[in-house]
Amino acid sequence: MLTKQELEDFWVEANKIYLDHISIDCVVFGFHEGQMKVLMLKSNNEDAWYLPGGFVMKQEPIETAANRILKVRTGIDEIFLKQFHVFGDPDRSKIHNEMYKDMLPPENNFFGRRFISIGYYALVDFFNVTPTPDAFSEICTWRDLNELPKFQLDHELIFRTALDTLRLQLNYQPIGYNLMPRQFTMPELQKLYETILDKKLDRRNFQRRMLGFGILNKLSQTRKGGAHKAPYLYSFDLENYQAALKEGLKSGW
Amino acid sequence: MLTKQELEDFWVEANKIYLDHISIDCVVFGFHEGQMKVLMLKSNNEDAWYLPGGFVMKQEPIETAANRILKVRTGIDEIFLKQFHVFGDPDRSKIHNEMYKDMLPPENNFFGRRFISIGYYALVDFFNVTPTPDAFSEICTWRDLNELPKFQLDHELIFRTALDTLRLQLNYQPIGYNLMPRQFTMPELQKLYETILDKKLDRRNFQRRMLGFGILNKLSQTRKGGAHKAPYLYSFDLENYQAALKEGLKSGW
DNA sequence: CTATTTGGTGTAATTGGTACACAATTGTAG
DNA sequence: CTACAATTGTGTACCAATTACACCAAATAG
Repeated sequence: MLTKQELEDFWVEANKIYLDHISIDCVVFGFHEGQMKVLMLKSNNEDAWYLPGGFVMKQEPIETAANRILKVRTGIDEIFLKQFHVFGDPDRSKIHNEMYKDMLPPENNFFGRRFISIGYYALVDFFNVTPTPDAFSEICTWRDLNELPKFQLDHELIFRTALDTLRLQLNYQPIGYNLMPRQFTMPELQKLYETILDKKLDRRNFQRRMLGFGILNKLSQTRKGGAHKAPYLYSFDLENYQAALKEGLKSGW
Repeated sequence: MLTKQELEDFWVEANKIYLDHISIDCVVFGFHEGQMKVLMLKSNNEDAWYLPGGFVMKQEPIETAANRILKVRTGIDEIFLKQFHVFGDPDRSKIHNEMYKDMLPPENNFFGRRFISIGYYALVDFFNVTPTPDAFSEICTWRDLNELPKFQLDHELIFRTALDTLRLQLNYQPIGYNLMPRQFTMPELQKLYETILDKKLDRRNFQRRMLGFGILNKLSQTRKGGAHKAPYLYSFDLENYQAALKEGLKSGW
């Protein structure tokens, strides 16, 4: 929660440059040590966690806004971003509104208003991200999907919807280029799918299917390091990957 | 194009009740005589066609807004509506903005501003709809997908995106309850699919697949009227249909 | 050098999808 | 009332995709 002075300062700036009552919230997925992670922020002086978000500048395309917001939170550019839903319940930010209600007169209170939020989900390479808190947060960090904290506002719904969308997209979009390091093994890629889907997959069938998509290059090197046979390394065939992103993986009807 | 007086009147009202720079555009699909139709409006005194749309009231959920907008344009309530994309390019309504630019001072000009538009697509029963023009249009009518007029603004993009989304959804959602009359024959349902997909399907395989979904009731009556064997009538099993809407038709991974 | 662990690979069975043809019913034209 | 034209109802054989499943190979730890 901001002090009155902080709020006033923020508001003066915000009202000048941002569109009213429109926000963007991002669900940033990363993958590390076999765990699916989501980037979250913890409010100052409160045990309330929320998703990275921000506002749209008056003459800024919304895609650009989403990219800009994430650039500041993660340090990375050119993030894989996908719009997935708009959250437009007038009460969705009620708690927030109440909190700030009396701090400024209503017509001046950027936060006293309803916000319609455009949800984006992002897939990023865990190691490239430098989580950076914003003005309202003391912590910005990765949280494991298995041990999520309490969410502020409707951010749990936003997160859930993003995850459901991601799972659905897995059926007709290649995934992984943005979540895996440049080189990876088949078991590592399988672990990614298993983690997203929260479900075990068959090793052999997974491999066959993946190779069938034609978006992988098998490298001649292997990754040593465990007390077992060294798995081959793969990289994505970017050209085919992009094509598959456009065309989709299955034809359907 | 509105006169200055009309614009001023509209603005006074609009500014009081609607959220700024947020709009809703709807792609309403109907099906009639084996043709896919989309509901469109023609601007007063211009050969410019656009999609039914409107604005969000200050304390109104966006779903409700979309329903309200369509209720006025079609006369029907409880429409099957699905949010599919947000169009947020700052230049998307440029032509519109220019047109109205000099008619009112910028801070008062509801239409001089950028609009971020939330796209919904709707599936409706053609016969229940009473197309009704709005204040800016002289005609509101069904247009055939095969002979679409020139679109205003970015409404062609909105329409295209809706159609692509619908085609994709066909793969994992049942469809037809909102587009077909209460009772229909299998060939009629097939025609719907063929029209949406713009593609011929095999009669026997289509039937097997549809019946396999378990969302149809075969009725004992047949529909006579052609110089040929009378096809059986079917109706949707609403309970299973709703379940399929929720669960999806195919499991994927 | 042996045990343990995990990766690599192929095949058979099942399921699902596609292609395809003939008999039945209705209406119409003679 | 009969023959014909149009379209529906239905089943089967083939191919493709998915699933289930087991043995051998390589790396490390001891």
